[in-house]
Amino acid sequence: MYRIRTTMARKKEYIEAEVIEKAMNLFWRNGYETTSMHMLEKEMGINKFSIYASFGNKNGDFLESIKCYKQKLNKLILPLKNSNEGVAAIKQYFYDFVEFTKETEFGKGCLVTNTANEIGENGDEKIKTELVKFTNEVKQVFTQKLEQNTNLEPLKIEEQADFLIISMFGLSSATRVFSNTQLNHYIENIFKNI
Amino acid sequence: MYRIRTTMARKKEYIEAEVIEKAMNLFWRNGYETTSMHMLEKEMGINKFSIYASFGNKNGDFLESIKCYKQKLNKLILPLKNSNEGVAAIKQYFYDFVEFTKETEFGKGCLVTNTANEIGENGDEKIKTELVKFTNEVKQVFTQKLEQNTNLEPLKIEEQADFLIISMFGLSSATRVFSNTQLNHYIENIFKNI
DNA sequence: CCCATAACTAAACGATTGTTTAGTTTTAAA
DNA sequence: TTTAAAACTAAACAATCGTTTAGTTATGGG
Repeated sequence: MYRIRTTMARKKEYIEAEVIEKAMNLFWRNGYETTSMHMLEKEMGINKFSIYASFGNKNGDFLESIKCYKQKLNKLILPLKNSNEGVAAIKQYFYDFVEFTKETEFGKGCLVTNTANEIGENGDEKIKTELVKFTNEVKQVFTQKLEQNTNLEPLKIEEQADFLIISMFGLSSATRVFSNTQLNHYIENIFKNI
Repeated sequence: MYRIRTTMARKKEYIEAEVIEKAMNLFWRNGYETTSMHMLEKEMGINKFSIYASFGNKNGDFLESIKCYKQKLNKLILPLKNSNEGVAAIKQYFYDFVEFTKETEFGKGCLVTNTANEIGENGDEKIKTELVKFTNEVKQVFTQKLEQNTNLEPLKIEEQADFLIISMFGLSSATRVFSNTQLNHYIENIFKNI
């Protein structure tokens, strides 16, 4: 005969939101495969056991890192959503994003884009779904801004949204390789005639 | 006291150029890290020992694969070099490249770009050097074509070459994720006002 | 026909991967 | 104070990584 225990027993010595942000930064810098559980232990400052207790496994740890990344990126996305300056706001977002990825001379890219580049056909389905969802969300925001420039027909808006989301995808990767000057040339040319 | 032997002893049962092309295709599809020696054995059709005998190690095998990839890509680069149609030839190269990467619905990207996306700060120096060299070579060709449109000032040519090489870099990654229609919209917009 | 040698097969190497498990410590309700 | 449960530490797990090595087979000049 058991009685239900409502005790908390021992307290957690870490805050999940805090350690997952550290994990996120490690994944962002290193990618999924290259980041080992041992590295996560050190970076997150907790034992493997605790990682598994809190997030299930490496994959769960990563999925939670993506959520954290999205929140961080929202600091750039929300101003874009709320702006009514149309394409000019998108251009600003491009520049903000480059700043967002910069650590030293070269950037870390975008965690989502980095993962999309790394993952293959046999990659985890949950992760792949998350990547597609993210891309569609951003494209949706671009579309809204393009619609603010009322002189555009719907078909052209769709085409330009494709152009912009792929340009953004490319920019994310490019921050890891190209210099600030080159990235500026890139962005300026994208928006030169849009 | 030794005498010099000029005998061939046993013959190789494979042609290095042939097996390295198979390795190249595997690296192209899967990336460097995800491709294991075991997979290379099966794909190349030869024993690990033979891979090490011919190419030193996994890294050597990969570097040789990049050489092989460059040769394959030359089928697209050479017509571009020899053309005198300026920007129009570059645009054609973009479309040719998409075709070049297509296997089924989505593309494999560019082996060089895939590697650039995968590799981190601690990546092999020989590989990183090879990637930079390749990028500079392509940019140089773009610059030549831009110079054929004589109405452009040198400074603008440099800026547009940056724009185009990053656009190409982005396109390479994008073939792995976006549909043909979206890629077409992307390319059309790149060259709309250049 | 020898036989030195290169190319083969297959097993084993140590290191590292992600994950689990056994044992100890801390917690707070009873 | 006792005690069940949660959170910790640390060791071990099987699997796989890239690489090496021991032993066998095939080659062709002497």
